[in-house]
Amino acid sequence: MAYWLIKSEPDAWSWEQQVARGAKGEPWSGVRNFQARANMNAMKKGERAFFYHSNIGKEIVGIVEIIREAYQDPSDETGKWTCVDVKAVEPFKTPAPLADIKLDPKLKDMVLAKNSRLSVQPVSVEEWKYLCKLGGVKP
DNA sequence: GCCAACGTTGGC
DNA sequence: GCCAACGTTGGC
Repeated sequence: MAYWLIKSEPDAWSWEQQVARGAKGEPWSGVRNFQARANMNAMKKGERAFFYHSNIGKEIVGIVEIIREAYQDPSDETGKWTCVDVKAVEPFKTPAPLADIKLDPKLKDMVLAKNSRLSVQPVSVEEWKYLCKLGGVKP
C-alpha cells in the first residue's frame, strides 16, 4: 500500500470540484511529466493520495482515493500519456500549509518541500500518518 | 508580477 | 550524447 500526493491549481481543478464529483470521481488528466507519469502508473486501485492546492492556498486540503488505475489520458492525442481516476474521500479538518510543512522537522524532507514542481509524488507511510494527524483525519 | 528552479527540446 | 536555449511551474 503506497501513498501519494497530487497537486492542482484551484483555478484549474479544485478540491471543491473534486468533492462535487462524488463517488464517480474524475480523471486526473493533463499530466505531462515523465516522473509524474511513472508515479501514476505505479498507483493501485484503493490507494490514497493527498490533494494539494498549489499557487492559491498552498496547502493540503484533503484525501482522495484511486478508483481506476493508469489508462490512456483521453486529453492526450499522442497516446503517450496516462491518467488515473480519483474520488474525494475526506477533507482535512485543518489544511496543512506548505509553510508549516517546510518548518516541521518530520516533514521538511517531503518531496513537496524539496521538489515543489513535481505534480504527482510519493509520500512515505510516516509522513502520511503524521499529516493525517495534523489534518484531523484518520490515517 | 517577478524570478529561480527545473524539465524538455534541438542543434551540434 | 552533450549542453545551451527555451518554456513552464510555482513560491514569494
